[in-house]
Amino acid sequence: MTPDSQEPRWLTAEQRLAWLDMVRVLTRLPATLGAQLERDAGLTFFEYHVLSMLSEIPGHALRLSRLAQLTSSSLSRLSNVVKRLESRDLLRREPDPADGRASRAVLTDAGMAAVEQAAPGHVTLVRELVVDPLDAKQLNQLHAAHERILDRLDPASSTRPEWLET
Amino acid sequence: MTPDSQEPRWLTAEQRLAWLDMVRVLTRLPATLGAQLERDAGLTFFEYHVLSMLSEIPGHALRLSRLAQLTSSSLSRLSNVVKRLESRDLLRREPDPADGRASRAVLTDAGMAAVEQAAPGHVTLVRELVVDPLDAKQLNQLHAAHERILDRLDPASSTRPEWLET
DNA sequence: AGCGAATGGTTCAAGCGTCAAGTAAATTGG
DNA sequence: CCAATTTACTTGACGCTTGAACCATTCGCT
Repeated sequence: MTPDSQEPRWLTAEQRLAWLDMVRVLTRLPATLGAQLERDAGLTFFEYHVLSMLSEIPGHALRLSRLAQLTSSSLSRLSNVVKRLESRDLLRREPDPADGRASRAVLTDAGMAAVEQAAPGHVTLVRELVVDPLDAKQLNQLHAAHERILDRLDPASSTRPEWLET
Repeated sequence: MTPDSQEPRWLTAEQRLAWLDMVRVLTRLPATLGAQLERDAGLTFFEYHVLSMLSEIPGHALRLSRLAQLTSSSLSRLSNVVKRLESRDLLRREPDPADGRASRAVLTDAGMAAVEQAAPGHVTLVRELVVDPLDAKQLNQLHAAHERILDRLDPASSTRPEWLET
């Protein structure tokens, strides 16, 4: 029998350096943003992401399954987090009238207030770490690269909020 | 009293789209790579990263504190992982002769074998998701952007392996 | 020398994420 | 129109990460 997978194409030195730096960004950036949010607002990066999605959607309400797609999380993870956020009164769950199986997460006023309180510090840090060190062209290039990568990671683009137009 | 922080500069629509796509990459890419490694090699992304660092260093040995820097992890996290890897005989700990407080993690033959067994699948996936969808120029641009970001995240560049030359 | 501070590492409890299994409601197909 | 499947979500057990407290060793200062 012939081997069904050849020796893989290893990375060139240049590609390897690029990849290692990407790994460093991948691990340090979420940690840094998370630490700031935790410190200043008592929210996980993921919790903030959830609340922030709701705050930007018209109606401030979303089905859990859709919210899970938008935040790239498993339904199980989201279910746990929503439970915690509900116990803190930052959102509430209500049954979806259109489908008996589904629930909708609805942002409460307190939840909206939490996002509004957390957002400035968060945005400032995102600017400081990512947006401001790059000029407009570089940011576009970064965005283009991410779009390519997402084409592979998520071919159906199902995690893309449709309410955002270019 | 005057407010000590103005309303922050919010992101423009374009910047916001770029940032949201970056967040999607930040969350999905490590998850996808981790799932593949777990499935095919029984290793966490982080465990693989640790073993892989050791496998590339001359001597296959590193002090834990340095290894923690290189892998962007807390010493506590690393200590736990090293303990687990040691119990699997993928590496061993030995006291650092030069400093009574320090330990060195040393890759075992089994650890080396584990990296060599896991690497092909991992590299193939990294290529598929990141390297191959970008042309050489785009990858360079991505790398440049990451370097800028790392300048902010890690000004001292202490997480950069010195044994890698450009 | 010698004392205080800093460094290197470990441990434990608490919290969070994941996976597998479970329930309930809707859809499909015969 | 009923059974099988699929979809939406929840739960529980287990594993990993974090943060604080802890010990031991070494460094910095005088």
